[in-house]
Amino acid sequence: MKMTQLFTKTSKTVPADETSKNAKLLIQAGYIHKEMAGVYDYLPLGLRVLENIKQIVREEMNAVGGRELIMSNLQRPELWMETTRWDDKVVDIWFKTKLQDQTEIGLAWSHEEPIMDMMQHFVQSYKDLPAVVYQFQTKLRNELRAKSGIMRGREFVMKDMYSLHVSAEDLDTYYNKVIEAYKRVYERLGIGKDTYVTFASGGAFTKFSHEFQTICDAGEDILYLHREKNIAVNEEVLDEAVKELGVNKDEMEKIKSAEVGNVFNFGTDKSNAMKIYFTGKNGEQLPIYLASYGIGVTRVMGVIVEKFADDKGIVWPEAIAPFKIYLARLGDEADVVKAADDAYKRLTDAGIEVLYDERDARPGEKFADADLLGIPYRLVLSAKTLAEGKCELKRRTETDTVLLTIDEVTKKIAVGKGTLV
RNA sequence: CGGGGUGUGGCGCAGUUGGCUAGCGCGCCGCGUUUGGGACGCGGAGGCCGAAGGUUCGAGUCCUUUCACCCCGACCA
Repeated sequence: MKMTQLFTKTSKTVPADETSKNAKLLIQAGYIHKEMAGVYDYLPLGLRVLENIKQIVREEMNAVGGRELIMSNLQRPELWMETTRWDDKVVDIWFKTKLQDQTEIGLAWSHEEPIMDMMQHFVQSYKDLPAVVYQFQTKLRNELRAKSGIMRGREFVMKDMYSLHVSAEDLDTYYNKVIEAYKRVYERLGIGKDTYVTFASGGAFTKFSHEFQTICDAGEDILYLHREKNIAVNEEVLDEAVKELGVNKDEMEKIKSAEVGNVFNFGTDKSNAMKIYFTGKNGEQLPIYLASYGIGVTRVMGVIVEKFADDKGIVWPEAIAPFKIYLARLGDEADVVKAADDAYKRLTDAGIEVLYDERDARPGEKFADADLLGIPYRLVLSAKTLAEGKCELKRRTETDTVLLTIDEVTKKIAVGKGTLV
């Protein structure tokens, strides 16, 4: 994409009404725009990052047999009444509204009940199980207080997956498969090393649920980590978990973290509460075992900004960066323009995503923007580099530059990871 | 929802004890000079000061109400 075709622009000043690093940088760089407290628009650059994250999640969910769909945002109260969760005293984050005929409806903060209800139209027999569905959906939650930029909004994108099973054993086996899939997701997103499967409060059916917690100063959770045994426990269940797991609390490290995912075993609770059953081999009516699996897509984006940004701006992991290369053209001499246009075309034709800065701006401004935007590679084409028939490549995270031909750049970037020099 | 703070062009800010056509920087428009780490000169456009009410000869400055935003707390993916 050409810079002049992008309507957003960067700002020299930091928004005054944000304190979180992620919101400051994402707004300053033009990735997002704030509508109101806890509600943000995702602009073209932000959308590209979001879609990259979603694609990684999508691939891994598909790999464990998930079927993608999309549920509605408007929901019927009756479904939630069956599990008592329509009650504002039980769930205090509902956005509720009315149809013109005064029928009350809810705006989706979760899809557990609607998913169960929808699935019963297709799952009547043990032959229909297991069944696994997932979606990327905008959840609306009437939080008392929004904070931490896009890490805790009133409107956010979440991947939620649900698996339905004939038995506890079948559910457990699949549940563990999803945990492994989640590990791959965070690994691919670039936060694998700092993300831990964590014991957390579990509800009625199991003692614990599992959260995926990423070490992050801006996070809201406290993690107790036993590095040797690779055990992580959410502070909220610390005493219980320590007893259960037989670890010594004193050997655990206390760390701030952000919850980037959660897997939860409902057992037969939902099925029984909603009176949704399947027919077993002997014709008997049996309850369905349900588990749910969430990943906060927009939150992950915020966490990644928080973790990797430096004093110059955002630093995107390559896997989710909106573009691979920031191509800066310095100067407007005819031969430089031609060479830069040509470089843009050849890189793009090679399948490399390039943000081409062909603005009539000074070098310093372009370099500053390249840093702020956090594109993994910066490629400079100027009279100086052109004199040698080359261009200058630099990683966002390094200061070393290297002169290469476009062919060499194409090879290097296409192959990926290798070192520059 | 409790406590604290802030609302002045697109962004960041200044506006003394109430006083004249409401300023500054960035950004924006025009012309010219510039071009390897956010250039410079000249000339422009753009705000009725969050909103409503009140006090006053006079309100961005004072009073009342209200809305929004931020932070801390409680709650939460």
